[in-house]
Amino acid sequence: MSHIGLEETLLGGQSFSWTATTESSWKGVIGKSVVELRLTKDRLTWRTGKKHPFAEKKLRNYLWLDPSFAEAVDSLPWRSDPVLDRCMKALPGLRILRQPMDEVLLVFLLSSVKSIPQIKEMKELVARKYGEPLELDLWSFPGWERLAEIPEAELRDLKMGYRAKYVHGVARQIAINPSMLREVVEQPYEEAKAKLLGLPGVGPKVADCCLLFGASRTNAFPIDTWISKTLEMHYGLGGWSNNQQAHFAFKHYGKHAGLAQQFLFSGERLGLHEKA
DNA sequence: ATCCAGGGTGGAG
DNA sequence: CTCCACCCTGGA
Repeated sequence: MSHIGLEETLLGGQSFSWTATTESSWKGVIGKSVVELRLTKDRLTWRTGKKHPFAEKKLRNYLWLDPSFAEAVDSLPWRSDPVLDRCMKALPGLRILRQPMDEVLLVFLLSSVKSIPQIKEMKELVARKYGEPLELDLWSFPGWERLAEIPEAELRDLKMGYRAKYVHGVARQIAINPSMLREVVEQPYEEAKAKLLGLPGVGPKVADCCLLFGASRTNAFPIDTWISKTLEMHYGLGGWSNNQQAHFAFKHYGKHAGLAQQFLFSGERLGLHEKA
């Protein structure tokens, strides 16, 4: 685990629950637990609040700290793909977090045409207003049952804009079918994705983000503007439709294409491919 | 001051 | 498949 790899994992746009507290420590909320991570000389340590403790076993799962991570990394085509290899070498230890599906769905519902700081702000406004206070300046995600009680207009005041309609609509659908998100996490990829696509404001990109970040489906390959740009600039896929690019991704990157996506996304974001 | 784009989606042509 | 409105905010 490298400093840049962990920093990108926590702050690079797959989670909006973490904040840097010092140069090498980060504080985040998982469910109702507050967790602080610290990385000193390649060694990861952590502590958790005592009111809502987060077990070590759960944290290891959240951070994908089991041998299947190394296997997934090795399965990527870095041997034959210099673009991917450059990203992987620059971001050692970058990984996919195993986050709670309900929170992931909210933040990516809010993500359309928004930057990372803006998404984080909207999420924090929701938590602050409707969530449970955990620490000074930290609140939990309120849950979809709570969000279902809130009028759309009230959500609009939280800087959501037209996304308020999506949040309200999704909350109502989940209220009608409370087991839906659990099913999405458990079902095979195709069925789960179809179920997510039935929700208002959830298109292919958001659905794949939910499956990748909230259900450990590392084959899910969300295609956003950054990835599309990478595929155009460095793989010669200019003019390809999103479907064509998705097909390429699955064939080229394999069953953990979503992990490749995260390396490429961060690489593009950090400008790794700018010519020196 | 205006203009524009920021991890898209839904609806129409 | 392509085009564009959708809300709002911050930076050029």
